Amino acid sequence: MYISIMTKPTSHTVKAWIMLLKAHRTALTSVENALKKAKLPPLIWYDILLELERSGDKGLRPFQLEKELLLPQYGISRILERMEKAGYLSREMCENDGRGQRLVSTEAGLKKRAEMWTVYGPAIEETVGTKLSPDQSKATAELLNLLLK
Amino acid sequence: MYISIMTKPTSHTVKAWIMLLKAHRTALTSVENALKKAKLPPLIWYDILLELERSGDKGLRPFQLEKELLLPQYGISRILERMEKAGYLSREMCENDGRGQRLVSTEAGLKKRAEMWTVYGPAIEETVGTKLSPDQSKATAELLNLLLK
DNA sequence: TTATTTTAAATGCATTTGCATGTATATGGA
DNA sequence: TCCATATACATGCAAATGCATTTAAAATAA
Repeated sequence: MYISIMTKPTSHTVKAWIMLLKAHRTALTSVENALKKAKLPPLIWYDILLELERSGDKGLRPFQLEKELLLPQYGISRILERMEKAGYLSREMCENDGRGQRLVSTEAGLKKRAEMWTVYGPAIEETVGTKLSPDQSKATAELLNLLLK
Repeated sequence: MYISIMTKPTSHTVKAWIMLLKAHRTALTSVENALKKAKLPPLIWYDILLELERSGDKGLRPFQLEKELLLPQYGISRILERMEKAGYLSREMCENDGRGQRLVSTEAGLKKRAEMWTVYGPAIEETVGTKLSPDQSKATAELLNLLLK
């Protein structure tokens, strides 16, 4: 085990951190509210449906979703349970791994994702697109991407 | 009632949005984990203790915290309940408003906030400070601030 | 003044989350 | 081969959250 040397953050660092929290809370609340108002499922269902849609017939494993969406294992497990109950995905047998399952979007899942986008897309435009110019959006995405490294 | 015209977001807008979600989830998890590992209270307690500390003896009203921290009313109410039980704040009578209360940090609250900072500060440095230069942090803070307007 | 509406805060109940653990299969040695 | 360990996923239970509503005290209107 090694001891990492962690120093105090500078004021710019702290400001960036605080703005990350505030901007996220503000924007997320706004977008989630738009979905609720439209009686649509929560945001995370969209992300999952999109991932499944992209992976096509071969499906996706829960642990892959977990890594892609950065959610805890039990969180994914519970969400999938609800989504299956809602009829938006099916769990297929996994040939080369008896522990696992292949998640595939159903027809209803494809439809619901598309429907969600008609609200979600404009909500993103409303909360981000009208606040940042294209250049600013690009710069923001690039800067935030550095935080993932 | 008016109908707002909401168009589809551009790809840069969507990327900025997605990175906001990912960067936030990654950074927050990292910081919250640091606090948990140190057996310290959750982040939001820090924010509240800091606000109370800044407001001094005259205290702060719950609804002020609500606005400042962008949390729902019942969320604040429940958190305050736990923090009072933990001995970190006291509720004082509010002279000119019988419905309200003035929240004041206790000695234990002041101490705990300081203790949390010894973990929280370095965690911010670790998750943000080592990833962004001062200029980049400044730019990030300014861009994210635009999302609050 | 009294009645009405708005604001501050709490709370009952259902849903969701977090944590720890359980179950089952797979993998990598001895 | 057999055993130990690691990985994939589920789940029981406690805690936290979301939603709707309630209570009480302003503020405003009549």
